[in-house]
Amino acid sequence: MPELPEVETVRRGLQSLIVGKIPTKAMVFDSPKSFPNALTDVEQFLYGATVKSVRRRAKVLLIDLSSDYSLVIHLKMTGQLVFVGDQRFAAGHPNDSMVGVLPDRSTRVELTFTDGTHLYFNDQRKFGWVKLFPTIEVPNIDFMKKVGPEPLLDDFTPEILYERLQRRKKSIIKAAILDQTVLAGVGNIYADESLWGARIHPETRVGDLSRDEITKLHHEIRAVMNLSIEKGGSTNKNYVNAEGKKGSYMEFANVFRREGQACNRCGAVITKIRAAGRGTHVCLYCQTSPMREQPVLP
DNA sequence: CACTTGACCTGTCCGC
DNA sequence: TGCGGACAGGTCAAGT
Repeated sequence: MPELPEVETVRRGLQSLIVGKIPTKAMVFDSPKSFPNALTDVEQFLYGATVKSVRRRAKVLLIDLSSDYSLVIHLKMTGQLVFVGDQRFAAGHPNDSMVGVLPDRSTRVELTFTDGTHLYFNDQRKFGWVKLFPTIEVPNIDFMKKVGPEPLLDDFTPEILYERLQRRKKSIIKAAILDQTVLAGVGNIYADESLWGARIHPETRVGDLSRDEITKLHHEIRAVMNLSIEKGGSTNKNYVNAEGKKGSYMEFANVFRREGQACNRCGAVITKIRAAGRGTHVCLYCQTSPMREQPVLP
């Protein structure tokens, strides 16, 4: 999915586009799984309620309504939330939208506002979902109870990352930082990018990392995510923001999807391996550890 | 508990 | 051109 920077980019877009609007109709296409609430609840708590604010926790979006209910949305791998203010502009002009006229084949939910504008939830792979919850119950959702700290908040310190990692001492570090209960928001792209930045091989056991390495990794996770938010996120394939536009972080990526290309730091060829069950990009020559001997370029 | 693997889906790309 | 398999930004349930 969209990882933390992409979800945050969508959040910022929606905050400026839909606050104050009033949903009047929700159309669910194809799979009820995409929006499983009973129609009676949707009618009672969504229709006629005003959008108060758009929040994010981890990779989850929360659209708070004046009915004291919230739309809780997870985009998973291929989800998109695209606002269309004027259908004539959806297919490329004048706002450069990358999506065509909506709804399309991947549209799962169409939300109509009283002013005639629309919010589309598109999701090619149907892993994502939209659910209506009482706002006060959101922190009690299983995922919310288990999810780790927000990495971009000031109170997320290197010491906290070190402590959170203690529960996964025998895992490889990539699996540990992908674990949303350790910390929130890291996915496959930013796991690879931050490990490259910290010069840590993704298959290093957590228990073998020094304090200094974890401190460096903490810094890189934040630096990489902040840069990505600044660039509007990563468009690897499907991701677009709330206006249907792509993000440009991939132009700045150092390893992700750069297999076969030269490492920006040492010039060796970037390799793709499988780690933590995911495609993993690594420079085998400079991602070892500052604590260990540096391999020599072939 | 900690840790790994498969399942959930559709679409695309790559090798035969 | 067609077909099978691997793979794709994330979580969860089930297995060891």
